[in-house]
Amino acid sequence: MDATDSNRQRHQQETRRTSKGRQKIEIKKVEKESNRYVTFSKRKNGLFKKATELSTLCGAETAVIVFSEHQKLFSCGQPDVDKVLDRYLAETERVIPDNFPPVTSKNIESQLANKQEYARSLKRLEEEQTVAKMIGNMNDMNEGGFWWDLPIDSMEQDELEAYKESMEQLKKNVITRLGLIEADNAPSESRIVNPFINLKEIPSLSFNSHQFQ
Amino acid sequence: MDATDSNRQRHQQETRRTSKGRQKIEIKKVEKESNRYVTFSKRKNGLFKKATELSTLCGAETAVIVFSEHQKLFSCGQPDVDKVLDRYLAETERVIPDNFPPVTSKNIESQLANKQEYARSLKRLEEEQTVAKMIGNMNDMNEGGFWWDLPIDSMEQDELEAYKESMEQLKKNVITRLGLIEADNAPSESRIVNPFINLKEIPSLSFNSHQFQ
DNA sequence: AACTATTTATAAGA
DNA sequence: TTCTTATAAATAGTT
Repeated sequence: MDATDSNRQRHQQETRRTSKGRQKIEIKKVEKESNRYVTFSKRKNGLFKKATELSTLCGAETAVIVFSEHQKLFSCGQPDVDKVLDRYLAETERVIPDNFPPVTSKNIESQLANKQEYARSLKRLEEEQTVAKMIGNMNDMNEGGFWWDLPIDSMEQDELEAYKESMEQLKKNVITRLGLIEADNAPSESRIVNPFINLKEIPSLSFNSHQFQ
Repeated sequence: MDATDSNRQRHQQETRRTSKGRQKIEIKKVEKESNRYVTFSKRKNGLFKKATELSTLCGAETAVIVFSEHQKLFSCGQPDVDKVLDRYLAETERVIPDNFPPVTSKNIESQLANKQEYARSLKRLEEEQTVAKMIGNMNDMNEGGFWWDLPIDSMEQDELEAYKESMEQLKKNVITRLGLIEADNAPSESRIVNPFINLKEIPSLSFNSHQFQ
């Protein structure tokens, strides 16, 4: 460090006034695009560093999410963005009311309206087995592709949208459900929807056997 | 400012060396509780300020969420925490980004490394069929409960944690796979793990037929 | 990416 | 919490 410092000082003497140094700036949009990009990058890193330090120094949990002006996503979290987000959401929007009745039934049959529906669902099982096939196959794919590559590859844009919708619904459901159980709290109206119903409306997600050939 | 400055200078001359000034600190948990609280408050404010400045200077959208060590929630967002969060969730759950390069292969076999793996995966299919059965049944359940009620109701707390872990892993996998975001605090190596393998390790999620009676 | 000169943030003390 | 002060840390402008 001493060597570095004296090197710096010598350099400073040899080439003086080499920089105007940091200048005060107004906190308003940086007009020059190239400067704005550099500022964004520097300050984003600074922000993430600060957040991490806050966590370390004070035992806090933090999540920082940044969208650049071109909508590129950056994030940083301790211990994990999604964990903190889940906590935030649980705290902010409790979907299940406090007095939500627990489901007591322990098996499917008892939850089915009647035996007829049960029979129909068993028939449907044959169609759904291709889903299981897909899952089973994907478990063996460690290179060259993953299970989610397949169904999605053949999807068009609006199919993707529907799929995305289903995935979002699935996650919301799980979070909601987990929040309910962990906190024993339940909110007004449960917007819980079975995402698989949506999935089935998407042709490319039907996993008909012709897709295996 | 001038008046303030000269006041400061006069004060400095009157009472010299009144402060040690800012001292360098290690970035590790502040041991003394009172100091930790002060540090938390100061740095939290600093963090929020930095985030706001980043938004203003660079036209970025930001959300910062902080839980204190006592779980008190603080947040700061531009234009609004929830708006940014919605975008984050939509983005990270959008399994496939708009410009994702389409994969041409249209069937599983072509993506499997070889026929042997394919055969092995077919064997595994038998285990997975119970999952399909579950799905098939659940599609017929519109009242009295939903498919996720069953596995989760019978889960103990640590099973729930494992399940949640699997869901989070699933999400991470997809995000990582797509290279959608730059995860700064990605714990060194973010390996892609098949979440279904984890699910299978959870007894309550095995969907064994005895659960059907 | 580096390099300073400066501004800004903040640790310590009151 | 809030203020002050000395100093550490971040960063604007330049190369």
